[in-house]
Amino acid sequence: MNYEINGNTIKIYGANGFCADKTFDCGQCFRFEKSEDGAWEGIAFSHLISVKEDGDTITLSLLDGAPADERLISYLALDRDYESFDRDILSCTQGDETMKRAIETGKGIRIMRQEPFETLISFIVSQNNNIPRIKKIIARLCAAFGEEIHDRRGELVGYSFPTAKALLSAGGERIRECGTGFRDKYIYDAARAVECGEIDLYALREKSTEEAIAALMKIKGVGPKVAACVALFSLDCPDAFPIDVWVKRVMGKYYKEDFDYHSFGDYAGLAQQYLFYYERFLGGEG
DNA sequence: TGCCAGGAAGCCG
DNA sequence: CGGCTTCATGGC
Repeated sequence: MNYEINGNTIKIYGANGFCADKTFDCGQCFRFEKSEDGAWEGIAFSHLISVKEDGDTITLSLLDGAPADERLISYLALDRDYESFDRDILSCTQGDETMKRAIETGKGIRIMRQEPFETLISFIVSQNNNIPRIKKIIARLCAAFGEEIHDRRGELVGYSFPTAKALLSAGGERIRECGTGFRDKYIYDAARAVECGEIDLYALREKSTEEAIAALMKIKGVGPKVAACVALFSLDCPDAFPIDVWVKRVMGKYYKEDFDYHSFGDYAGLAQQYLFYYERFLGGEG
């Protein structure tokens, strides 16, 4: 992989099979949509970002005109060697035909390195909810409490994800008006814990997976599944293994009752994502 | 209509 | 600890 930066654009050559469709559509992020010209557009780091795939070349552009930097490469995990991760999973699961098929099907998925606070709030919203509605609620939270983002012509193109401070000063009542239902108090408590320094999300990137998950679960409304999602999708914990209804389904279908996900190895979270994609989008028939 | 959605808290035995 | 109920909301 190498790259070149030119103003608000960064081109990455030799991205080793990165697949934008799978990466943005596999349920790990809720703010990217495919535009008419085939590029994926979404907001991260308070910038409107476009991700265009052209063979083995990936073009990342900041459509709001901000200068591009390496942070975007890290955001999409384009600097990681996924072939070696896949080999590691396969060596841990020798002869596992289901995992082989899941990897083959999900090839090109990258576990993103999203912003921890956005990931935390997003997966609190996700509990007992479905993906289309999760996206709607998050979009409303951003429009209500985020900052406006404009393209180079000055047109409003979206909103940044709200800060903890913004959610805190909004209050539970106005959070609820975004359609969060009973999760309003959880979102508020998470914002409070972050804003008052009770939890330092970025510091958790330096901790072990177990420590990070334990710290996250101190927040009201954050259980094992949400904590594992935050750890996996934003805190550099590739062994975090979120267990949701889809994974339960695929595990119940292909694995024994007493199966321990730790046997998937150091990249169990990537294995989980392959299984999720395999079951959810292809019903395990791919 | 009832059921489910990338769950977790509260309560009960 | 393990199991059950409840929690808003919308789409089907």
